[in-house]
Amino acid sequence: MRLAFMGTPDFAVPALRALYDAGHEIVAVYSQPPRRAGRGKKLSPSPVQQLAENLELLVRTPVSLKDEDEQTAFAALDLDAAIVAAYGLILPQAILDAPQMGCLNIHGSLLPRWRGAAPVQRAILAGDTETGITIMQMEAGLDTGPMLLKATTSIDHKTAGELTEELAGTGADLMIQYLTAPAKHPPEPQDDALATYAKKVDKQEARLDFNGSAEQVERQIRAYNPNPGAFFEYQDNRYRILKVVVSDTQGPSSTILDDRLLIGCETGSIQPELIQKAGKPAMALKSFLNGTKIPAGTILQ
RNA sequence: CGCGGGAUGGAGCAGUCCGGUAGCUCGUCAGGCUCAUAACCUGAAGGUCGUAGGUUCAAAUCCUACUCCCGCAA
Repeated sequence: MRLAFMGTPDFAVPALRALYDAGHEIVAVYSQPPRRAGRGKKLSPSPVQQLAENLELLVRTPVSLKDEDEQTAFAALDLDAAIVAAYGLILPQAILDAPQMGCLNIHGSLLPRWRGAAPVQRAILAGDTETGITIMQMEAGLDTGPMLLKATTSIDHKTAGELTEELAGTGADLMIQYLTAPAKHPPEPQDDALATYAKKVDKQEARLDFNGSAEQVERQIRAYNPNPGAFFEYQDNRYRILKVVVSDTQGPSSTILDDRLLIGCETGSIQPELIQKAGKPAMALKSFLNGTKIPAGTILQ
């Protein structure tokens, strides 16, 4: 099919690659413009743009699609469909209507649950046992369009990073599957009554709050791994906890309970397994303890 | 030129300000103890101190340039 691809972060990369490998004609790739990012604030293109350039595809990085010239240019592509995955721009009606089959979205949740920007993180935080991918027909509302195809996966103890990577692959597969035989997957409207909204992750949320159950804290750590990274502060240093195991040991909350960094929660406690001090690479607890001592009895902010 | 931290035996760190014998917590290996062990005791091996220059009688330490890693910020 004659397609445009619209996506920005790593989540969208497998889909673009799959479409390309499946032999679809990708006449344009839309991605968010390069941003100043990382140390030194260097201008760096998005992961999707990088892949698109490697594949020598036409890349467009408009700041907005509300511009009429952009819409005209998009319509001129004469598309069968536009495939959208975590693009990050609102698609005006004129864009949605331009391709013959409209715009198809790969969304990282089982709609109508977790519409919005951070479905994977919200599903983990909420303690959902499973999540998945929904392929949907886009309409003006945010992730409200009719569903075409779904796949479910268990969350287990996966981190947001791991789950996102897995779902990205699943999403790519599902989209290929759909495009192979669209007629086999009739649209099914979402039940708005069941909808929940997955609001964007705020960096401040990632500050660890030990005034909850150990399970809640553990979810927080998984949801914010790898970004932005759940952390606590101790003596002006920031410590990011990337992985923990939950323990039944009970003790005062926000307090270090032993010399192995066991941290008391309101109920239960957590034992870090992978931890990172600001300026240092992430390391296993054992290595961390060889170099950094945080004595038992310390109360964490 | 956005701000900042860092590079020292296999791992994690101290030592650098104030130049003068390479140190700590582990790991590894050997031996001992033990019914036994990731425990304990004794001993040993293992280091171009990121790279390249410079200063000096003498540089991990001071000066200059460079490489790589990371936190913040975006």
